[in-house]
Amino acid sequence: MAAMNDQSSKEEVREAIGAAKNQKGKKEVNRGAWTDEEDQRLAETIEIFGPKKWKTIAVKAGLNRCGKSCRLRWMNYLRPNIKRGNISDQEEDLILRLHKLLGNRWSLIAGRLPGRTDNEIKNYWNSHLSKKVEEQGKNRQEEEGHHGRRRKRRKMNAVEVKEEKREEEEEEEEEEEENTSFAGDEIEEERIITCDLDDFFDFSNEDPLTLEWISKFI
DNA sequence: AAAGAGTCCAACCGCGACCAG
DNA sequence: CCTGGTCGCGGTTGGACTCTT
Repeated sequence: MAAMNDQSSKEEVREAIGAAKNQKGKKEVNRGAWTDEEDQRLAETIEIFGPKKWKTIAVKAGLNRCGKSCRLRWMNYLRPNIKRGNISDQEEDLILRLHKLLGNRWSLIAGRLPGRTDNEIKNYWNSHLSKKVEEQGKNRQEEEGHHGRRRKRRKMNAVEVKEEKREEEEEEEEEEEENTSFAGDEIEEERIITCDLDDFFDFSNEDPLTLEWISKFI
């Protein structure tokens, strides 16, 4: 992967910086950028012990890292089927909608986006989407006066459709739960993202049905 | 070409939840 | 019930990279 090559050269630099920092540091624990060797050791150890008991893994891998650091590295970088960069429009839209629904609960949002990590989504939000949302908010305020009546009509339709959708989604919900937890199946993922999300996450109506669904979702 | 500003992202930190003893 | 250890989450930071002047 080209991205990975870029990454490794970056990491070489960071590694050096990290090493320099560690020399100064009082604690023995390694900090900063992970080296390829550390990554490899961590991955091997997790293969044996599984991704749990992070403190044990850190020790068993012979890494001078705290368990927390190992967990983070695994979750955000080494875990299989992780997608990096190139967040699609559909994914972006889903993030926006989920954020509207859930707020800054990145792990939950990430759970709906196969292959994406909470950290990546959080970063993406902070660097791209927060501004976008801000601008949209301004625009919406301006347009609010003009389109109020039109939205009201759409809202009524949404309520009718929602009742049907909800039942379907409850079934799908269970299936998705299994699929999204591993993020491996590309085809399945596409299906999840492209399902009728506009209706599914239509927040223009914040009726009791929506709230019911939210609590279920969370 | 150089400097400064802005952006991106990996990693760290602190806190709360959970669990075993 | 209490306590200490561990885990997971969200917020924040720091440094590299990119863009602009």
